[in-house]
Amino acid sequence: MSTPTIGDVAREAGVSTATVSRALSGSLRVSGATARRVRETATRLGYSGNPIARALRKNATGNVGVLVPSVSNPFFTMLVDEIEKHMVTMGINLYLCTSRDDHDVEAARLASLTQGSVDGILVSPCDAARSGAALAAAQTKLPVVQLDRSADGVDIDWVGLDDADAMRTIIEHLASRGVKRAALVTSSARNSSGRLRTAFAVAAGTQHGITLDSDQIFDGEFSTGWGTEAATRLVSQGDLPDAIICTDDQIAIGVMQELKRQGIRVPGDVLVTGLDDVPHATLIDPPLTTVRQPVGDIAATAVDLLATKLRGEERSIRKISLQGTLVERESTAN
Amino acid sequence: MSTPTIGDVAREAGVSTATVSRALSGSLRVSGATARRVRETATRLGYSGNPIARALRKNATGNVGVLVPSVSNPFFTMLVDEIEKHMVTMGINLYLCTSRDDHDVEAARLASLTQGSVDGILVSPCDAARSGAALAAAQTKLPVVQLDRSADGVDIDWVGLDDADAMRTIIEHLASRGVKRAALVTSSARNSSGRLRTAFAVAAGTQHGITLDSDQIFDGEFSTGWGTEAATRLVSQGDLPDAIICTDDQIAIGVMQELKRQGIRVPGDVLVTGLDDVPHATLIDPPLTTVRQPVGDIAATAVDLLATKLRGEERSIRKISLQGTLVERESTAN
DNA sequence: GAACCGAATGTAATCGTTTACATCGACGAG
DNA sequence: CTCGTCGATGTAAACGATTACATTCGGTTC
Repeated sequence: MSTPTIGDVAREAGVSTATVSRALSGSLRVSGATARRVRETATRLGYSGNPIARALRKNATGNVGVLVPSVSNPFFTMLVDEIEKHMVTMGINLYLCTSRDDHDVEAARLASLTQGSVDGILVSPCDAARSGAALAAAQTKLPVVQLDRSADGVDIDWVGLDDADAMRTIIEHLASRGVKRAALVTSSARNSSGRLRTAFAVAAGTQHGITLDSDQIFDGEFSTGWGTEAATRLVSQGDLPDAIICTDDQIAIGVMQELKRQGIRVPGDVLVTGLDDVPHATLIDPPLTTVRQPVGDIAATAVDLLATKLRGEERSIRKISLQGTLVERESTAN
Repeated sequence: MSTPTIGDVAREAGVSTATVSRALSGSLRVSGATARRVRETATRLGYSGNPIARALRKNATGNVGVLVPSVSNPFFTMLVDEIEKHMVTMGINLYLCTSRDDHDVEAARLASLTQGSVDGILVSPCDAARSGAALAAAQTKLPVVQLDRSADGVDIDWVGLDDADAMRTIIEHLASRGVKRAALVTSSARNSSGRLRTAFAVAAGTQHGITLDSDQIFDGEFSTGWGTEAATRLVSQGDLPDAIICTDDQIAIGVMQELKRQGIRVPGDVLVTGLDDVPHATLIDPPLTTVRQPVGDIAATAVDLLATKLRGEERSIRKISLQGTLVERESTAN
């Protein structure tokens, strides 16, 4: 009953379990005739092998874990979608987990994954400072690749957006629109990409003659909620800047909602930019100018990196940054 | 090296593996002293047990699979989030898969899950007509619970929105706004909930004196793309109805985008309603009146149903529909 | 004090695979 | 004719846990 075992197939085909295993894995020398017979009985009985037993014996599950801060953030949704596409073509199953942006949950998930559920892990660490320890521990047991965000002080492969280039692109675009003074709404407390984007925005700003005063930098989190709050504060300071640069689309969307509520026109009174190019960037009014993340490439590269590690090839640690593309929309129209 | 096995702990504590197993599982009679000693050495060695081996022996993995059509649709994202919360508290791991709204992919995923990766499955079948076969097959091997959508012709537990009530609520709301003629934009070709919502909308309409002519029913898919297309067709027919009822927020968002593009004002020229209450329902302009799905309850109930099945309790098949709540926003303001 | 009981622990079978090693012929070389 | 080789297959030992069954031993009971 239930699922047939390799023993059932062996008995039915009149051979030993070893022969069945060899015939089905296709690898080793089995005579053509028996191989055919075994395959035939296997399909006839509906035998497909017990992945658990196989995993125990081979010490490899054929699964990889993907651990992201959240699936409510559309950026991660897109990323996971792309990753899955690649995994499927490689016959790998994807074990998706979320850390809810909490490094304790993240550590627990990593621990559980490394205890044998998966062969390798793709992770976007939620906290640059505090994710490191758990990642390092995981790394000692399994191949790990970081994507999008990264943790400080650990030597682990990483793939993500070229934040410096992205911010420079945005700044140049704004400069070409005649922007002289800008505000920055960001999240750099815990998040590696946020921190980098903030730094690079300021740097590129000074280079292109755009002032980004320190009282015009609003530091919170990557959420629409923080966007509206920051916009409220910014407006209450009076003296609106020429542009508001947001280091993520979610923030930008929140900012634009609040500006609209207060009757401040975009792009008439102030320009707004985001980063990511999530689907709702075109839903809001006006559509948001942003830098599109090379999500497909990030996913492909990360999967590739992990795959080579899974094959056991030792290589030096790689940090790969991929270039985004500016998508000009109405929120920065002249 | 690597992960310590139960044998290592046994040797270190000077007992047999059986005693270690018993001491750690806490269940059977082991003297207090040895139990303490075993637990102590286990934590000292960092022993945590090999889930694969345990799964093989106990014939249970402690994982459940969740299979949804897509994670790009925010409704499913919310649902998965809620499910995960409940699973975590029960010490169950969640194996998330997507069918990409393709019943072949769905069947493949189901097959792979039932081959031993999980103990039970929560699934939202992508195709009412064609998902049934694969579900029935899965059902013979594992407990299965459907949520949100359901497949025709199979006897499998289901939990989801009370579609009849939801549509009635919307119709009543519109009637109270003086609506006499309405259009319906929906997706009933393959999707169970779409089909039900369409039928109930028409039924409730006639009951409350709202005309829903058959040339005012636009049948496509649950996406913003279909929303914009339907709106285009609807407008080109001339003679705008009083309200456009959409059977899902994604459609409604598409409809509203197209209306805005054509300079048709909501709610001034026509009212629009959605269904789900996804996060962007408040992002668009004007915010969308919709029926909020009881996502938390759906998740809790589905998990509970599956849990009792996992415990091996036989019960009659249940179809549980939960009531949504009307959320009035500007898209239907007077 | 023999017989018995039950609590604590050990021994070994088991879950379903894969795979190292053993076996068995057939065949070619000497 | 014998031996070595090699290809096809079988036997059995892993993998790391759980658990049925066996064992031991101190304490009752008559």
